[in-house]
Amino acid sequence: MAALPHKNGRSGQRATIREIAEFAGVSIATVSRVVNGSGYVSDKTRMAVESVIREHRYTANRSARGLSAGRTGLVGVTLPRIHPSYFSVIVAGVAEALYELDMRIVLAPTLHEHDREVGLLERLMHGTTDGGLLVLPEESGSELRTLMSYGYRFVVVDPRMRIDERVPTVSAANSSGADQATRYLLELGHRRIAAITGPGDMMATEERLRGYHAALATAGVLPDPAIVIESDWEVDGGRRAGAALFELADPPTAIFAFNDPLAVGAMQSVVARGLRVPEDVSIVGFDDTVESEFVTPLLTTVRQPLAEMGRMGVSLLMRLLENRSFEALHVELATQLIVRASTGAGPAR
Amino acid sequence: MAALPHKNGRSGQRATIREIAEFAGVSIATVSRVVNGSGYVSDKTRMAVESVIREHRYTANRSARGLSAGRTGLVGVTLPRIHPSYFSVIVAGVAEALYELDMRIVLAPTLHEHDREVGLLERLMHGTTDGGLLVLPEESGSELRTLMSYGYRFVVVDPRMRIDERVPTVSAANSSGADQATRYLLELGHRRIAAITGPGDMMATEERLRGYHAALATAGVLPDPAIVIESDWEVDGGRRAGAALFELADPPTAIFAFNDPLAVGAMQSVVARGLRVPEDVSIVGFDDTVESEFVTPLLTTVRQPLAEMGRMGVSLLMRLLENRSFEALHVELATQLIVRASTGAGPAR
DNA sequence: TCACTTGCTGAAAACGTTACCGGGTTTCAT
DNA sequence: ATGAAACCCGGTAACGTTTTCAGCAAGTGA
Repeated sequence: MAALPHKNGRSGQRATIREIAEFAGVSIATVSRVVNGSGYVSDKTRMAVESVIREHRYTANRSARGLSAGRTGLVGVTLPRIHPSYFSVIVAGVAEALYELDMRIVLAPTLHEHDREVGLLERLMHGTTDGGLLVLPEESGSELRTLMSYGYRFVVVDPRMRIDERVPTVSAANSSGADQATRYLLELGHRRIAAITGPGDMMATEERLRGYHAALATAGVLPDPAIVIESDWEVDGGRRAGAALFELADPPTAIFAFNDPLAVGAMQSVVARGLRVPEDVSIVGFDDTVESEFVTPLLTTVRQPLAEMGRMGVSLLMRLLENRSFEALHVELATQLIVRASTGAGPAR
Repeated sequence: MAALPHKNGRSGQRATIREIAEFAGVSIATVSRVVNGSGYVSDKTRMAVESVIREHRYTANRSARGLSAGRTGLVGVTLPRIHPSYFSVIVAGVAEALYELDMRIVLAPTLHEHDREVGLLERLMHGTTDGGLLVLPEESGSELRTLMSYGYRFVVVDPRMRIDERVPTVSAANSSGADQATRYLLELGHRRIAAITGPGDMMATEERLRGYHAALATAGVLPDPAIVIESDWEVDGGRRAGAALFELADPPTAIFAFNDPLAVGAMQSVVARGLRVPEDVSIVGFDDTVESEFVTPLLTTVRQPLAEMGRMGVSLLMRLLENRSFEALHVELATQLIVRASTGAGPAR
């Protein structure tokens, strides 16, 4: 009778499905059906089983379930090294949404540059996760293609580059956000509005630039390439860009920075030059990360619904995991202009 | 021969230990030994097996391993809602350290206030994780006691309250960091140094206060309770505290805020009052989160080695998981004063 | 009454791995 | 030469689930 346990039975072991079945006087199959809500179970036995489950605080062992059913209840989320504050808001949204589905996040750091090819795969797949939510610093298409070829199900949140049509994505409405911001500056009376962009090959840059141009065009303002400066998303880049702008013979009266760190950098260089924000120069950022509330004056910025993006990513992924007949979805979530103190009326005409 | 697969064999299925064994012409037991580096295997067969493993990119199925060996290779990390930027640095350190051990993070959000009692337990234990790294917004001892009583192995990183001696903890050297900061202000010639603290019942407040007092005492400066204001770690609290300090008949010439948001808030209120930083008032923060680089002037602050704390937490946890004979360890990591632009010479005597 | 369906339940195979057991084969000191 | 010890490796139970399949009881239509 006494089975040979092949590992030391530590205390604190929890109830198994077999014990629950025994206590409830049913078979383990029935318990499984109750737990998963699958198949036929009479109300009477269901209630009996549920009561035993509650009493013993039983929850299914995830490893066993993963092994048997092929689904682990775990979702892999890549953790990019950069932009940590930005990132954690997305993750919070993801965690929240998954929690309600009784699933968990497994973090897969993308640390070293070149182990990714193999690494991403091994980390995310093979009995570890059911699917992935990828928040990548920059996509390299080949890894994504490999993942796809293995049939791995994943969603890219906040894509940086343009990627395969068939990959579902969630992003912010970049161009309309940029349009909003620019339009607001125009309404304040600014006509000479500079832009500090991210790297030109990135999607966010491209789309925000489109919104910026669209707003200018609508207002009948001719864009001046001299006051559109490409940078690198970092504070320091913002400082340099800001400095460069005020070297010009005809400096701008407003700056639209394509993310918050750039805006902060620009603001610092403006202040360093002895100019005042917003009296002399108005500044608008993009993202609404925590930084925007830490800066003086408080930064007017375009809020990306980051947590929402995480939640939406989860719901796309779930659709992917359930129906395998999916149409590749690309969701864009609306942005919102948050007016704070770094913007003011343009120059009197 | 053809077994009945009880689930649809999706493409992209990966090699199993049985296939590797077959290709290598050995038993699965031997493959397991090679993979885990346990037991005796001759160099010859080891190399042969390893080559097959490489060729097929085999990695053990984590669910199966978890089920069989009782260890899942997953570590639960609680995800507090607040202080996301602060937190993600710790997690990055944890992820990095775990990655090298071929382990992964499972995020367990502590979302709802009152499901914790049951929630934490169910989320972290029961075949899901081997151990936990807890970064809690505030500890409630009862949950920790329950976890301990179940024999769950965990480490608390950056403990907020004083907790059971037997729980290993990793924290920053709060009092010596506060001592450093205060001493630095004293060296600059400041004598009237205010403190804006966190809630009085928290460990960080208590310890930083001790360092602050120690430094003052060493310099022969009598502490004045009137310029020690208790607050709540938030920017807004810093603003209020700063405002209050300059209502005083004899306002301070320097402020030591017990975290960066408080420092930022204080700085904002000082500026709002028409005073200059650091010419009129010097300000020092604590934490060195990203915010300190986003503020003008750049904030002088005490750096907590957050990523290091995460890594150290992992190494304590590993010790816990291996030898079960552990002495409860309490590690304190050194802090470092980062001098930036928000501090300057004190008033001429 | 009989065949058939529907609702419900249990037995048992399978998932992929680890660790124990035991049977060999060397190596080594005496 | 010989017994003991170390080394090597295969067979297999066990981990806790899910899912298929078969079976039974009760209801249904002819």
